[in-house]
Amino acid sequence: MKRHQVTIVDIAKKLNLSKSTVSRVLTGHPSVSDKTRQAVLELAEQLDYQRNMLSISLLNRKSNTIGIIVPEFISSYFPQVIMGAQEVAAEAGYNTIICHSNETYETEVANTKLMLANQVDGVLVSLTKETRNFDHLKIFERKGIPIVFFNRVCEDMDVPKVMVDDYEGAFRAVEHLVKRKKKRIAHLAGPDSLPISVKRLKGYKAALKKYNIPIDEELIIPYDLSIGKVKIYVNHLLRLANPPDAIFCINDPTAIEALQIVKKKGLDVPKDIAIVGFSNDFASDLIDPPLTTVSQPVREIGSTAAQLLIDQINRDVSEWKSIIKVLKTELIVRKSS
Amino acid sequence: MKRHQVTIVDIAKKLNLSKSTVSRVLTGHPSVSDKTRQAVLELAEQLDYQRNMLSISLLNRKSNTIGIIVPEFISSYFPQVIMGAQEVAAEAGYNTIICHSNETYETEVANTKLMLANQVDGVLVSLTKETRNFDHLKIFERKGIPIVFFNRVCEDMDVPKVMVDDYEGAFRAVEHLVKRKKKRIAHLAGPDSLPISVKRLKGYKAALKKYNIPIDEELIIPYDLSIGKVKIYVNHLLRLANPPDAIFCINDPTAIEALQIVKKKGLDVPKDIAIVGFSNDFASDLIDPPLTTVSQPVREIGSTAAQLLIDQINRDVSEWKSIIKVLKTELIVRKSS
DNA sequence: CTGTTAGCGCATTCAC
DNA sequence: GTGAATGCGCTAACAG
Repeated sequence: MKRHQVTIVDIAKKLNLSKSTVSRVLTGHPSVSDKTRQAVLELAEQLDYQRNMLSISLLNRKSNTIGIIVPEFISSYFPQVIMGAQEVAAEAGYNTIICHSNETYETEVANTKLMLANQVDGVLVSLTKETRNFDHLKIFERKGIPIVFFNRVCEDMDVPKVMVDDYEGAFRAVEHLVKRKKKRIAHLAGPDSLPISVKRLKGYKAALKKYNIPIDEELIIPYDLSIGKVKIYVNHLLRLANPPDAIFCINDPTAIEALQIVKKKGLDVPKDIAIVGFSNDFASDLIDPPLTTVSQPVREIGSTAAQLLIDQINRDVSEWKSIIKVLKTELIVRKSS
Repeated sequence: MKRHQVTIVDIAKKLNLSKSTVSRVLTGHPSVSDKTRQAVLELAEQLDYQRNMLSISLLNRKSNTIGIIVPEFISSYFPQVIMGAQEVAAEAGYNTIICHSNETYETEVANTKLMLANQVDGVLVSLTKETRNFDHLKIFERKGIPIVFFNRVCEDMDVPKVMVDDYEGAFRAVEHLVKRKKKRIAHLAGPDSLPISVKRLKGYKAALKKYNIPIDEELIIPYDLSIGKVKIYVNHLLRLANPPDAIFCINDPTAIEALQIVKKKGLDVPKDIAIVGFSNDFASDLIDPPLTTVSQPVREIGSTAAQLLIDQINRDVSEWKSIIKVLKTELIVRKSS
């Protein structure tokens, strides 16, 4: 249904003014007499007049809207990042369009098109675990629309990125396990496609190396982050001839699932087997025992990403920078280790 | 920075065609020769042409965008509802703008203006706990923009609503506690401003009445849902001369906090004190002991709300209906009771 | 089958 | 201080 709308013309007619005068009032232009200004503002108020941002965006070739594409919406991670980003964006006068890709490449591509069609001034992107081709994202660059990655970044593209020090976070987590006298530390790793998985794996290996613990490939299990598979891998680990006495998990949802499986087997956490996660999800402090994890400054990730994006929007294309911000993580030791 | 854009005119010029012909191809109009169609499509593909939805929206006086306003983004509740809504909306060709009001009336009003300015075709709203004045929402009706409430509905407005049977859910929860031989069942209630609080309270009282348990106003504590206050109220309850042996909490975050406080006091859950929540948050199954709670069909709430909204959008204003859908809850008994 | 014209709502020239 | 004219990108109505 097409709907009727109060426009500048309506106001102009009722007041016997020209559209341009009304427009001047509404845009805060100084050269209008107080009487007309008053009259216009009153009538606008009375008629619930709202400027049509669509037409303004069209006219300015600028929508004052940024897009955010995240892979999922299940964990508390991305909603928090989004909140941080929205705060900064709103402050700078930008609206936000949020899409989640459902961890699917196709959906990500579709979301990308949607953003483009809706004339976003810039996009914040965190990739799906499936994304290996980046053509749909390079279009933004070609069109002069800035893009900033966070968390799941694209290493192929030379644009601003916000990440945390995954290597160091993983290193500290594993080091902590070593200091707890754990000798056989397993790693439930993420898919190789994600740089965060790769970096955390490196941190894991580096920590073992530092303390002269042999790296046993049998204890390193990469998986695709799909819920449900955790059980298979944990069971596999427990059935090894020489089973692990600790598991460092790629993220908290994984760790939480692992912890519950281990408990159900009657094993003691952390005595028989310690468990450490990554990201400090809301839930990690609620389970029993509470999960040791590497916390990320989630909100700050969102806000710095948004800030980088807005800076980029305000720069001319020729002066785009590709700043990479690496934020600090913090090891939070709880009872699970 | 204003940015350049590939337009229909660009394509038309390069191909020595009129804009309208190009437009016809892009809109799938049949009356174009195969040769021109082919040529246009090829060039469009090659130039990464994307239709500018802003101009189309302006032209049609229809943005194919719906707005969703939720009070918060912390619990897993609203993200899930949003996912349900987005699914249906996307299916029907609608984009989504999501805003959270941070449980603040002022932000809600601001979000409302933003939706209006961005010409949404309809809005899905769940109110903040502060909202008592509904003028900002009634504007939508006056402008012919349909609005549908879910969860935190506005009883003043005669529009479609999606809720769950809070009364029955609460009734069953309390009845369950009675059957567990609990005699002094407290209720950590929500603010009176929210109909859901009122209904859950009624369900609570009705259940007690049915089983001839006297209603003790001392055991009913309404609070404003702010995290941190739970501690005060739980401690207060525990210090009563005749303390409760069960607490029915307005929602899961509250129940989880209550449970942790009670445990820290050295009390046994559920033997000394049973705890029941509402909504079946992700976290409720992870804590120890797992929380008994009333589950809501969260995703379905979102999808039905979106469906009602789209139906409304497709109807003429004169034929708007105010359907109220009440979805079923389900009591999920776990170890906390 | 194709081209021409008008106009969605607005801000910004340029006149006076 | 105010009005008239132009155009953002696009589609639809009207011609041929």
